[in-house]
Amino acid sequence: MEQSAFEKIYEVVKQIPYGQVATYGQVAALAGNKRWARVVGYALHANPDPDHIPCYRVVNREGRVSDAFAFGGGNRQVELLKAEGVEFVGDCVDMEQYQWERPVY
DNA sequence: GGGGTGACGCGTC
DNA sequence: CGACGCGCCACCC
Repeated sequence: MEQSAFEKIYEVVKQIPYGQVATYGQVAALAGNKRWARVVGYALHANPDPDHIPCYRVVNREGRVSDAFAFGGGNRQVELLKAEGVEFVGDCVDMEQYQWERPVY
């Protein structure tokens, strides 16, 4: 039922396939409204179930991880993405190739 | 009930 | 090209 924005966001993040990344705006849009970009960041910050919420697959518009706190403390998430086969151009993800496309439901 | 903050996005200067 | 501010919505206290 009326799942909170957080719940919706978590679902979207959980839907991100392996070896792909999504942007906050993308997740927000899939969650319901692209303006939730901020809420997405907040939701990932809460990340109550990192075991099912690969927040590290969520990057900002630049394809770069959050400049503020990078989960784990550092480029930790970047390393995880690389481990999935995601290529990085410097510190930015090759969005053109790995940005998760909108799976039209 | 109200206020403050925030892991963003975009536009504009 | 680079930097700054504003706005949107939700959560927490």
